Amino acid sequence: MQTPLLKPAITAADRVLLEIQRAIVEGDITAGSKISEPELAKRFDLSRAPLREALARLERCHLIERIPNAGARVVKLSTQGLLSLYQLRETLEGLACRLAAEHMADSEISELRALLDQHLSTQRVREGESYYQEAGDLDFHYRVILGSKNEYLINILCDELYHLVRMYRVQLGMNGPRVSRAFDEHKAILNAIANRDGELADLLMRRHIAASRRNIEKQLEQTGT
Amino acid sequence: MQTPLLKPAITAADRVLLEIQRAIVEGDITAGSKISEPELAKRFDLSRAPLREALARLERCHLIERIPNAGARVVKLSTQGLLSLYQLRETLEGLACRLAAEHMADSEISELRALLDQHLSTQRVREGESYYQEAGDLDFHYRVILGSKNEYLINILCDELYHLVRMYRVQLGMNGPRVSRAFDEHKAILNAIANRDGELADLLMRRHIAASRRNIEKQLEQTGT
DNA sequence: TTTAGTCTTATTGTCGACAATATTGGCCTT
DNA sequence: AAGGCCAATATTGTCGACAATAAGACTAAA
Repeated sequence: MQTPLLKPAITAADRVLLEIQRAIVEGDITAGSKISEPELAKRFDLSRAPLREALARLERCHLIERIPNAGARVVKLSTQGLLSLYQLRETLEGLACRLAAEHMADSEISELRALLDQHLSTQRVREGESYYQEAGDLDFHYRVILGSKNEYLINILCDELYHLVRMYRVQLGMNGPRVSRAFDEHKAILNAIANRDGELADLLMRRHIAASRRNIEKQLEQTGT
Repeated sequence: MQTPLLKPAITAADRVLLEIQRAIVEGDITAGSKISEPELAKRFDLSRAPLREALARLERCHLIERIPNAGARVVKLSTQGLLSLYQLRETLEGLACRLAAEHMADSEISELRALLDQHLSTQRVREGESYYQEAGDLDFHYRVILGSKNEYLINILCDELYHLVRMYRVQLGMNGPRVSRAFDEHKAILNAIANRDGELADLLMRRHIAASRRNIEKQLEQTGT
């Protein structure tokens, strides 16, 4: 059974939302640039009404910033923003792990274990191809978050912060060599969840994200400044 | 200096948002009821365009739930929802306290202390009047959250979860006798922040919110079931 | 030359109407 | 009589145009 949680973009506003989201995350629309409603409407060939709906949701996930009567700008990436974002992720995904250890069904856990093994093998085949690793990493986190069974937590992490995290990763070029270590950490987290040890799962996830943050920061000070 | 962080509702969509928010929180629009766009548009005497903008933001703060092409319903209160919400608040406001202990300026701390003393005195005068206590309580939490200086955290707690918390409190009739104890707990939290003891502040805030949650649960099982 | 003010221009916010989709009621079939 | 199918209705999604506001250019005065 495929997870039916991602609605397949029924309305036009949904479709254009996905397109713009991708464009912003991948830097196709430059960070910090001003957004022109008429221009985007023409570019995606629809009216301003659904476009504005999409912009409202983009603001919700912190990809753009709007000022009333003034317009919208694509968010600018900053060290401060990255720090704030990962601070929050540490706490929230830690909580997600603790709750997942309580609420995940045994079947979900074994599915997740299968997924990890699968990722490991495909990763061995495609060494260096960071895209798959990235997708796999996000998938793991995604499932744990869903396993928390807390609707608000799921909404915040999967709908609101998810794309911004991806934006930082993509635009800072995170193809780092942290791949194999991340796998081990995922495995350890999963074991804690399987043992219903929420406290340990929480701790391990916080460490895992902190390590990821330090990794990005290192990348940042090499590239930038 | 008054905090200029709440924009004074420039646009029509902003105004109607505030009105509908209040109406939902205070039960003027029944929980679980269906929302009719034409009806609300007529009721507030504006077009559907700004109304839909308002509805989008209401969905963002979990006061309504929308289904594409089907419509929107006011959220229903449930024990499960309350639990999820307070679970999240415990963690998030705990984090806010820890960060506030790091980032709040001394001036902000003394202002907050003054505010607490003021609340205490006015509360002694107006014993039983729960409204002021409620406002004061929210104000304290609000300031601590702002003190965290984490934009994402602030956004989540103040913009997205705040009104839902109020909705639970109002509609479950929270005028409880937890008043004086809450004051003491606030004081203790503030002291920890002033001592720059983030860990303690975190712990105390989590306990504070857990106590508040148990209080509401007790209220709930008296009223409901 | 700088600065203040005004006017032009462009963008956002709002409106009413149309198109597409879901819901409701009635009708027919079994 | 019950259940399913279809039409009628109502509601949502989308469109193009207008109004209100902000940004930018140009002029004029210090």
